[in-house]
Amino acid sequence: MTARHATTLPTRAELRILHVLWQLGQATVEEVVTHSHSSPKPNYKTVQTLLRIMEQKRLVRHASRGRVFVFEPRVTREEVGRLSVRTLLEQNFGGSPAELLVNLLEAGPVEESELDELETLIRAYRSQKRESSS
Amino acid sequence: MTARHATTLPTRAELRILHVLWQLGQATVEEVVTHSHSSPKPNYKTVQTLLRIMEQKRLVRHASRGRVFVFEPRVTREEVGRLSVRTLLEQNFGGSPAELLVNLLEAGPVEESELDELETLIRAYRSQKRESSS
DNA sequence: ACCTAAATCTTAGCGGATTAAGACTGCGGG
DNA sequence: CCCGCAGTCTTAATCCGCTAAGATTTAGGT
Repeated sequence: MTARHATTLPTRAELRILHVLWQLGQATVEEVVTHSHSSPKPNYKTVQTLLRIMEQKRLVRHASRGRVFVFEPRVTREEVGRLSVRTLLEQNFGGSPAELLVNLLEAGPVEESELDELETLIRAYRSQKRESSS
Repeated sequence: MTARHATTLPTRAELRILHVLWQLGQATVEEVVTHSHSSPKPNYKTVQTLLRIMEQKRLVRHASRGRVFVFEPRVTREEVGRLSVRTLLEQNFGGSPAELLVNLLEAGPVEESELDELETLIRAYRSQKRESSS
């Protein structure tokens, strides 16, 4: 499969828009504005401009529905997530996952149930890794 | 205890300088330049300017040694680490540590030994948490 | 006391992000 | 057929980060 990687890390404003698109699946400019979680709501024209730029960067694509454009993301939460984690990893923790995890744990109280989940994830990653290398 | 939190997230260029200061403990402008890991080495004047700005932001402080300034960090690796992780957590993963970990694991191949380390860290955090809540 | 190195203060250009408005274009529904 | 809405393209102002240099001051060591 090997999906093409996202090459550009979305900026903060772009990320806000992506969150809406990820949530809705697809949306018009109008819908992005109204479903925006931030206050105050971003300006229509501003969102439009950002979406145009994001389309150039291939972060989103659009299709026409009647005379309006419906935008949808071309990058997944996962792609952006991986890229931003990788960036943080290099810039702040010299590439050491353990360093990052330490700081994650200390960043805020982590629930017992979340700790379980973390361990589960690591074990799952382990076995997945073993089977793929067989 | 409650140490004062870092309020400002250092920029990339500032972070590069902080890494040098963290490594050396303290350093003059000259030393920051020569111990810089990046290539090409940053310009003396540029580093000086950045350090002045960083001092305004209270990221560093200086003392005089003879006629040169010796700079030292006012924020620890840990403070900056926690803050940047927290920021990433909120901006990209809706505050879910598990989401972040998934993306960390998928961001690049993680060694077996590192996985062990991650598990150890989680267990350590657990017991530390239990004893502090007793 | 003087020279020099390092500091200060000022300025400046480039690039990107963000925000927004104006001019205009063109399609679709009434 | 034409009005209006949503699009396009252009422009722009502001802010920040980054880089760097020039002018000037100051202080230390010989």
